[in-house]
Amino acid sequence: MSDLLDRLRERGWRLTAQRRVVAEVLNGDHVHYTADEVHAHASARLPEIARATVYNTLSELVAIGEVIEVSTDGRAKRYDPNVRHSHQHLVCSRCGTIRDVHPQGDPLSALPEGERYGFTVSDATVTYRGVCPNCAS
Amino acid sequence: MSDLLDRLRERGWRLTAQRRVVAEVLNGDHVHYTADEVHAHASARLPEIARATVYNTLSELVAIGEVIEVSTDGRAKRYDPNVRHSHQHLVCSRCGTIRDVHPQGDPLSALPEGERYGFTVSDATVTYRGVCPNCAS
DNA sequence: TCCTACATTGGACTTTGTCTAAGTCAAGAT
DNA sequence: ATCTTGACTTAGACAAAGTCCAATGTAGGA
Repeated sequence: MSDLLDRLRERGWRLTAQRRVVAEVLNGDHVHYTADEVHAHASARLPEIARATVYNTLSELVAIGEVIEVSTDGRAKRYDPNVRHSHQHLVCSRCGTIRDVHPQGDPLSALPEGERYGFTVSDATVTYRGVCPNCAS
Repeated sequence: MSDLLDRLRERGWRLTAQRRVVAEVLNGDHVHYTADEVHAHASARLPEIARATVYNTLSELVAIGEVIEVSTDGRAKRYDPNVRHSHQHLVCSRCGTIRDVHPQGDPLSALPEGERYGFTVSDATVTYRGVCPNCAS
């Protein structure tokens, strides 16, 4: 957990209480929070943290690659601190919960040259959808 | 194009001028419009069509499987009438334009049973990201 | 033609996110 | 240890995308 704080300090970040709390929330329970959920959890520790600060900090974490933005449903984006191992997401179409999954092979290689239309393709994200055991009952 | 209208009639849809226009816009140029863009094009033909009606009609078309909702960037959803051939999307990370692509193999089969956590997985969508030739210059 | 259930309308409302001006503070310099 | 300064935070206004509702209109069957 303090790994992240160390990495941030190395990058010359000013370590404020607010940033510390946001980083701690993300690295705590390993779930995929929305920005508002991050804000709620952060407020529990630092009551007067502003919404804008949470958004700012999350954007910066995404920009430097410490966190991944996941938008599965066109609603609120979710933030995923699990950037060490490349992975994809499995989403429940009823309740929206997300699990990290590790499919076999590299999805990028499934796109033939003739289907790239001159794009420089750099990334492929896969979203699996289904119904979780909880919602199935 | 009137294929779609026929299919809708068969499903017992009341064929109103508004629904006709929305269906025609989607089946016209083969691009991926946002709801607002659909509304703009529909208004050109039927000036007083309401935003809510466009949203309603799009939701219904999605619900019956005639149109696919694509949310690539957490901003406005886009609507894709190309449901005949299964396909995936290639998105330019600069300008946001979308192309339909046809990768090889079935992405669903890349997810081993041990990575499904009891979910009933029914669908896999792949989003390729890159820079289009236009933005590369 | 008339009826009625279904569709449309417009506007208020919600959710998610961005922006800004003014105040605050972390960390290097003295 | 204190000062200074530019980066950070704040509150609230704003914006974009989408939903909801009560009142009104109308497609299609009787």
